[in-house]
Amino acid sequence: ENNFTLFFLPLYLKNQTEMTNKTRVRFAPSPTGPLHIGGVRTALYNYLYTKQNGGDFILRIEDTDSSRFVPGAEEYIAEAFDWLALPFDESPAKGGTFGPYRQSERKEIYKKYVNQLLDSGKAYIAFDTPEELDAKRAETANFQYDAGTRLTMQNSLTLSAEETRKRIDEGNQYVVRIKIEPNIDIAVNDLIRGEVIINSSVLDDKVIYKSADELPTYHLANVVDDRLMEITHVIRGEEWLPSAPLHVWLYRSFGWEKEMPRFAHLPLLLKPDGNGKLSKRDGDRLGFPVFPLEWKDPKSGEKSSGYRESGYLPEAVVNFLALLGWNPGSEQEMFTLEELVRAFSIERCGKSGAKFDFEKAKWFNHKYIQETSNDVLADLFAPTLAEKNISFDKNYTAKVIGLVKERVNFVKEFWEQASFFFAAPVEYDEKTVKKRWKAETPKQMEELGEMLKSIPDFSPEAQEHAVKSWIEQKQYGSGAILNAFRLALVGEAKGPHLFDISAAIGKEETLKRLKNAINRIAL
RNA sequence: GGCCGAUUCGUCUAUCGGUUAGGACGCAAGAUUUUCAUUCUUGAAAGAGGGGUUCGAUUCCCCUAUCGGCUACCA
Repeated sequence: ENNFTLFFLPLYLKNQTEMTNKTRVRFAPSPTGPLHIGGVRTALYNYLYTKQNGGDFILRIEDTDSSRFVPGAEEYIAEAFDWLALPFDESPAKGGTFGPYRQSERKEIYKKYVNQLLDSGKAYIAFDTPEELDAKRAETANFQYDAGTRLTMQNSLTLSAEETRKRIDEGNQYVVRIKIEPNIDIAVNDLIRGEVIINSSVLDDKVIYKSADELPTYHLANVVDDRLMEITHVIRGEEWLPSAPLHVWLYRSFGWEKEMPRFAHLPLLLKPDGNGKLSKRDGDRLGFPVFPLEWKDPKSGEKSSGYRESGYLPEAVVNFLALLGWNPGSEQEMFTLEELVRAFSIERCGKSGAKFDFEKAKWFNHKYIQETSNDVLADLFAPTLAEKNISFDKNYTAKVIGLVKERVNFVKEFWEQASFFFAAPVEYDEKTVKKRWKAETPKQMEELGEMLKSIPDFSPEAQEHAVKSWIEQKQYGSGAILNAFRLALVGEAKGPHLFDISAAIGKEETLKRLKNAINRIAL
């Protein structure tokens, strides 16, 4: 194996060089529940950016808060991206050369880097308990653990080395805090917002490691992993902007400032009504999903709806999300994933939050349904049919879908638009009956049935021709006949072209429905 | 409270100092349609407020207002 390696060494080195220049981005969710649609957008922008540059798209699970872990959340995330067709190049499931990709499995790595900071005096050990800190915050307004207060607290800066050692050996819990030097302007060069400068004095000595679970906090893990995984661009939500200077400080403390990734902080997705960022509750409150997939809370059993289950096509979700905070600068609105990859640019991302417009999302789905083949739609509709214990062959379902697809926004709406293709009406809409079913109608329908029975060709065209000339010959009103016929077949005043319906359900069923209507509609 | 960010039709947005401020969703009207939809056409609809800079500001600067984010041993 060694020989093998040696033999390929030149190739290996070449790859390494390419590796350093390669764009690498990560999506780093915390497995604390279902993936929010705003998170999906962040991931999408990461994907578009890196793929445009021929780079890698990495999934890293940030599970450094053991207390907030929710079972099934990681699987949910993987399934969601599977559905959206945004594949990761490296992930916990897929692996990769920079693994492990779950932070809880990287404990030893972080310990090494925490010690590095401790040894170089860039961080220190603190023993103050959460209770003590709460008390401190209660008694002092705007209390901050920083250069101004750290010397009044219980930490390795105020305690002797022996005392510090002793406390640790006695099993006292402690944390490691980053030591922020005061009054230094820290610049974050953001690809979207330009240079944002924050004075280090407003930063506090953030906890970067907790002895209780031997895990780092987000900030440390994030910086260490981004460096170790050779991440070149950090594209994340705006909620991270305030802590970006801290991250810059951490890179600096490690001596990694040259290799520091470029930052881009995306504007947030806002509630459609009122203000505030879109949250889990909004979906159920306003009647639309905020999650890509349906989610059932393992603890409460509470269900939250998902785009997939609501009949959205993943392409429509991707297209809609891409345009929420980014625009191509042209008037094009419909984009395939490939087109998005080509057209995307961080420079054209907006700076302000975007309200989620459910109506527009519906419109996108409508457009995508029109562009999706009847066969594919029939497959998507099959579960709904199965649920209702209805079975027809796929060709028939596809044909029906072709007749009604332009009227629906969602796959699930196929049932309300086309149920009469699969089952005869069991009741007749009262208003329509009143309007369209007159005293003479039963007799006319009887005659219509007789006439239709006799025609050899039951195609829509042949029927239409036969019925129209029959109406003319009988001197009937065509509106009266056709509307009553529709009522008999459909049960109400809706649906596609009348003869398309009769032709689809067939002569036998058509005649049966006419008889039913005659017998069952009371004047 | 402190820090940071944002601010063009109801919503998503275009405009990179000079435009009748454009498009899309939604809404309204009309046309098409034997039904209900679809589709098509047309219409209403915007630069938060106040100061500057400039021959000229939606665009650049400042202030105010409003909204948002952050301010944990959560991410």
